[in-house]
Amino acid sequence: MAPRFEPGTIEDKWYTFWTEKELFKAVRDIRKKPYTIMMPPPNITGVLHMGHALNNTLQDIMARFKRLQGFCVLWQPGTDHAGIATQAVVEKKLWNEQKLTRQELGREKFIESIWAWREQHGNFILNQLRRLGCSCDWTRTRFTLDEGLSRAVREAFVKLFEKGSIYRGARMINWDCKLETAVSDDEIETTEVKGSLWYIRYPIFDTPDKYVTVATTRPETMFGDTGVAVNPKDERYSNLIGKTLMLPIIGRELPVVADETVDAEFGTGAVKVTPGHDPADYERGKRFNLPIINVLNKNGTLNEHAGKYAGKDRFKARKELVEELDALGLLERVEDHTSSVPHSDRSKTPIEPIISEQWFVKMKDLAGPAIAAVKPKRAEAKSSDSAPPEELPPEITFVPDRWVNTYLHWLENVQDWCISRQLVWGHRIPVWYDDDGNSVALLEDPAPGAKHPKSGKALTRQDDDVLDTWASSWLWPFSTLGWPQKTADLDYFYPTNFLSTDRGIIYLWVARMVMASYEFLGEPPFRTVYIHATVLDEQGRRMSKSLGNGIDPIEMIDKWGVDAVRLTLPLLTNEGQDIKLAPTKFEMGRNFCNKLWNAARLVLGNLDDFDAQLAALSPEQRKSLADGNVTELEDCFIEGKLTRLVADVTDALERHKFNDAASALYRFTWDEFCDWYLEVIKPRLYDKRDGEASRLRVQATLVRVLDTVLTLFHPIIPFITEEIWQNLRPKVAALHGETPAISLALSEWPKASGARLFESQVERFDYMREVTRGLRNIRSEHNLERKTALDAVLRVGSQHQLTLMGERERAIVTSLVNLGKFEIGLGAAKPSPAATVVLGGGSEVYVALGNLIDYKMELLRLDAARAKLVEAVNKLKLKLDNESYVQRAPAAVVQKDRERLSEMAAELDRTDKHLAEIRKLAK
RNA sequence: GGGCGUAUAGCUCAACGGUUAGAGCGCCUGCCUUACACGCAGGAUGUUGGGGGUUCGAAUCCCUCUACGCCCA
Repeated sequence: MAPRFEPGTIEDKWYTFWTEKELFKAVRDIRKKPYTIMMPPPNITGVLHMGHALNNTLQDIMARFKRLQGFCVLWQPGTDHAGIATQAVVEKKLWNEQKLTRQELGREKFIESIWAWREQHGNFILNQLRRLGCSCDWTRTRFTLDEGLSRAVREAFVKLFEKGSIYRGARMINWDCKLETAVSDDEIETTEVKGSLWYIRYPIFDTPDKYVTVATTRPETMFGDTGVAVNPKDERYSNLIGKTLMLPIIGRELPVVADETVDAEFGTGAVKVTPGHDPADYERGKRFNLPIINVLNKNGTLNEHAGKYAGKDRFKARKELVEELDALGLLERVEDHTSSVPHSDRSKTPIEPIISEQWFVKMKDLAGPAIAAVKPKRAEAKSSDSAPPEELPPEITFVPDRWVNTYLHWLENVQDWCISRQLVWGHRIPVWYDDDGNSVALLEDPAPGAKHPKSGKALTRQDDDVLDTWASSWLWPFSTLGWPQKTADLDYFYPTNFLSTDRGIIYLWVARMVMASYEFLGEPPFRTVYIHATVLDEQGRRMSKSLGNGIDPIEMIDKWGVDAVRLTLPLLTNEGQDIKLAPTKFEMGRNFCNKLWNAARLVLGNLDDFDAQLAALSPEQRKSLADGNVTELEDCFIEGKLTRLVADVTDALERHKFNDAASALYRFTWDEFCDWYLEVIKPRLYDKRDGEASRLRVQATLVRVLDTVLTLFHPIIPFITEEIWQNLRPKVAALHGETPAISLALSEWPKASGARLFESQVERFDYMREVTRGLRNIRSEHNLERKTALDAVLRVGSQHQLTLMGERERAIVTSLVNLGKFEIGLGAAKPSPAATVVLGGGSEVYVALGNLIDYKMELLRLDAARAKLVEAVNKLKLKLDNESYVQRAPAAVVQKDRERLSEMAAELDRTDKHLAEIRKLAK
């Protein structure tokens, strides 16, 4: 094994091994419990970013953990066709390469070219996920435009259509003037734009020399004005309510209406009402019965309602219109103004709210079960007793639970869902019309000459539009398992267990999946919704293309190794808190991997004779070793700590506390195993200090502990653990006398046995560590070279401590600190002159220094220790002097504090004594 | 405007009403001790954002102020 862990040399090897051996394949097995995770399907135009890396690392941790626990794990991968994003990419390519628009190419040809593009680029991000080590069942990879998934979309549409839950109507939607389609809220980014606020005079109809001034950020929409609104409490305008104004240039009559939602502080307090082009005005228009006038063409030019501005682009028209108004004396003033303008994510152009005929899904009814799903359930009241009904946990739980609020807020105020898009890349709406415009939704394309079931007239054309991409992804958890067919997969793997996703799509995706699942299957799509952290840059800003502050996960994997990346991410964040990330942070993970690697090198480098030694044992003796029946102090200590670790990591992962799991493993491996256990056993291992049999017991313990740690760590850092484990595998086989699994990924998750906590040995070991640290402190502070053996004295504070410090402990301390003479006793005498460390429980350690003693240093050390003690003692005294504390606090707490006080007061006394002595000697 | 979140060591974060508030990075001292210098040993570092309250006891619970972030309108 190389002295440094070289991640690049093993990653491909093991990923290929795992997939060739089909370890991630989810094969239904009725003897096993299923565990299912649906990967949020990334966009086929997407490139892996840190959010994906984190999200998929967490999913992989759960998948691998559950697989090790013996579950039949399905981690379902796939991609989303991302209608508008993909179409925009290919349209742009078409223009750049052939100077063709999609209209010029024609619908069929254009769709073909998108498919061609997707064949080439559509799996890019999935391959990046392989690089990350994701243990998905790739044989099941699905795409939202697959035949099966398209079938599901069609089934869902027709079902809702026939139920009357889908309707066509004119409503306000977001319009992208460049791509000429409706877009959903999530495809919009609101950005602050520096613009102007124009103050325009609207003459009063019967007294044209007087006027009302309105302020607007979009003057060109005035052609669609059908009223002016003021706040009813605004006294400046109370005499105008009910009067009529005249729209400049056009001459349209505009009633002045009183509406409470008008902000009297904004502009002049009088606002133009444009129901056709502003969501708030749309509502106002409805309240006051104002006409709706659409002034825009689909491409963002003004239409015939704009008079001579018809045909001009809206921004050009705005400029000319303002000039004209100015010339007419109707422009009162212009102010600089910053406003939030919605922009299309894809075309980067300003979104125009317009009234448009679209298909909508009624959401109210669908929302009901989705709301109930996250609320505690009432248990069925038992008929006999009158106890209040027990509350059962909700069917779906959010982690962290506060995200329920976001989910509920949206569902409780849900608006109908605009599902039609004027695109060609997507699921074509399965609606056909007859010549009278009667529509019908069909599961199968109509045969030529087919008639409308009600009108009896021939169906002559299909709706041109396609469905919003979410209309397929909301079915993802069950469409991937074969729905609408009743498949065995659906029966076995559904509902799924764990969904991990970004907070940004809680309602766009998560809530809709829940609605769809209850609507079409009558059960929840998943049990746990985990909302992962958002990855920010070092300064706490979102990573974005425009800022250029993104950190490329693949680059990080190349630089630090995939395990380092996978370990660092969970180490960096606690549940629900965002991660501030910088490329150098991965150093922590990289260093740890190297540490683990080298610990394994030490172990594996000292097992050459292991098999032979084992072979000489009786089966009973071998089994005893394999079961970890240890007796030596440090072996018991590490086994006891390992038992704790197994329990902690299991519990943490069950509760999706990834940070707890990762840091417990990090701590154990570095602080307990490497720093103490490995150091302590070196003489037994290298020098056979305690004989062959003892060496064999160490070897067995090393194999057991390393095997267990590798298993526990495998979900987080699968590559390095597999590499080490494969090296260890023959030794595991020899120890247990059976053939282990072919891969660590198929190993068995360890169980913690309460009988193996070794509490008394852990106590002894801890006391030994305290003594060791005290002596090391003296050595270091007095600049005593490691080479020189020191003569030390341990004066224990009690009979109990004396029993903690047996021959073995003495030997360990002697070797770790490099001691010469080491006297231990209840009343052991302090050498003079000596350096002293006062320990807890009445213990003191002394190092005889003779003329090596540095009095100044010794005074400084003791003084510093004294200062800390004084502070602590004072704090405790104050607390215990408080009568109500003594009376009201639990007796055990008070008792504990009393003991601590008396102990620390004693430590302080002794420290003072030593200080006085040193002062005397120093003279 | 409404909602949610955050403020703890120089930096990034733990500590979930009860030990002298911890860790990683950084910093200081000494070490190439044959697993690891991507390391070892030792050390320094805090009015827990301000103010008020609840409590025997608050970094932790409540109120308020300040600053920052996210979501919704």
